[in-house]
Amino acid sequence: MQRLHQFLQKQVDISNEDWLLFSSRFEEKIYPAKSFYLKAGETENYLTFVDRGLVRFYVEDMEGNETTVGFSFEGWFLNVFSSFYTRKPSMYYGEILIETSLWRIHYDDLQEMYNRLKIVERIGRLATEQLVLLKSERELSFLTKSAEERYLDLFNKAPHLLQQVPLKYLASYIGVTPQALSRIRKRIS
Amino acid sequence: MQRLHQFLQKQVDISNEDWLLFSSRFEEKIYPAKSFYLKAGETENYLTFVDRGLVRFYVEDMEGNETTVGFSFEGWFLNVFSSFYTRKPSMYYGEILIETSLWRIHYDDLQEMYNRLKIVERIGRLATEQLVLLKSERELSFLTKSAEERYLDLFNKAPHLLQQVPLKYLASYIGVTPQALSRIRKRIS
DNA sequence: CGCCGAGTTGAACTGAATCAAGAAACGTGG
DNA sequence: CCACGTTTCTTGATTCAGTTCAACTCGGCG
Repeated sequence: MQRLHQFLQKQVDISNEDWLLFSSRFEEKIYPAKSFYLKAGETENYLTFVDRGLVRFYVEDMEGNETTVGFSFEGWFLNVFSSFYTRKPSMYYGEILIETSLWRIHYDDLQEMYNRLKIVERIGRLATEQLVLLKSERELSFLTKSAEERYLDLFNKAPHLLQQVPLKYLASYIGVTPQALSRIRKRIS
Repeated sequence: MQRLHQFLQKQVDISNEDWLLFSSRFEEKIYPAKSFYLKAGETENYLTFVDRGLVRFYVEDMEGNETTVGFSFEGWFLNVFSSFYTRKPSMYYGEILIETSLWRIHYDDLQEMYNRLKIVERIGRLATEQLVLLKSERELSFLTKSAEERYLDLFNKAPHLLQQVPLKYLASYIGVTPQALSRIRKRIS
């Protein structure tokens, strides 16, 4: 919870009063490894801050092939936003890879906070802007970079993932098959 | 200007008073075809609403190859957000393809509006959320779809682009060479 | 009329997908 | 703590989508 406070304080100045109200609407939730944060077809009802742990998001096609779309980051909000914003069922699965401790606020509570506290609205805008930057970077990487470059970028930006996440998930996040990534790794080393 | 009002009104209810203040900070700007909205190295200082026209955004690599990253849409804000949010020079070029009429607000004015009008902060948040949805969709299309499918998607979502935009720009937006797209088109028809 | 950029088509090449099999690592129950 | 079965990773052979290089056509414009 303190980590969330720090995260927000880095972007905006929240008064004690506002923080007390806002933080009172969050609840802690701990998921064991291999459980599901969310499954496709369910609607995302929470905005969630990752205190500790790791979540993988993926979609499944008709043949049952999984494509990893993203991972959670400690000290950040996590991203089933399409369902959260639209209030429609999620296409994404959120799978807990290691025991994960989250703080979450319900959609309805968040809307109420948006209405009551100007600062929360601002936090929402700023956090969403950050997200656009991340997505734009990823868009550009698909258009201008090779699979090998995307792997090396990941290696630099999130080296811990390479330890904790099976190669096949990294592969589909990068946009190639596990076999192809295995060969890329061989080539590099 | 009325179009902007309608666009915003669709998402939130703005009082007349707020609209008068907010809209007073916008100015109209008309660019002729083949001019530049923005060049790489310049910093984006405006949030811009497209009333009429078409803008292409692209990056250039060291060898001078262009990659088209996106297009503007009439009745929407346009997207050199990475520079606008971070206040750093843009990597993107914004090239005017046909005569384009824009309404724009300066960064400083927008920040002032964010501070003075709660409703503007909300508009900012909601518009940014929409942007995340668009980017997420595109991310997914790169991970799970073929070049041919991305072309067909574009065909369905923005058929006017196929008329107005040279094939080579569409090709790089989709992520292939002009030759490859030419063959895809042949295959389809 | 001639030029130039855009689009098409062809041929050779390449990175990655697919199919398949074997090796290594992992987890679970005894 | 070991043994077994399952999952993950690697490696090889083949196929395929898309790239690259190159030549040619077409349409617009000076």
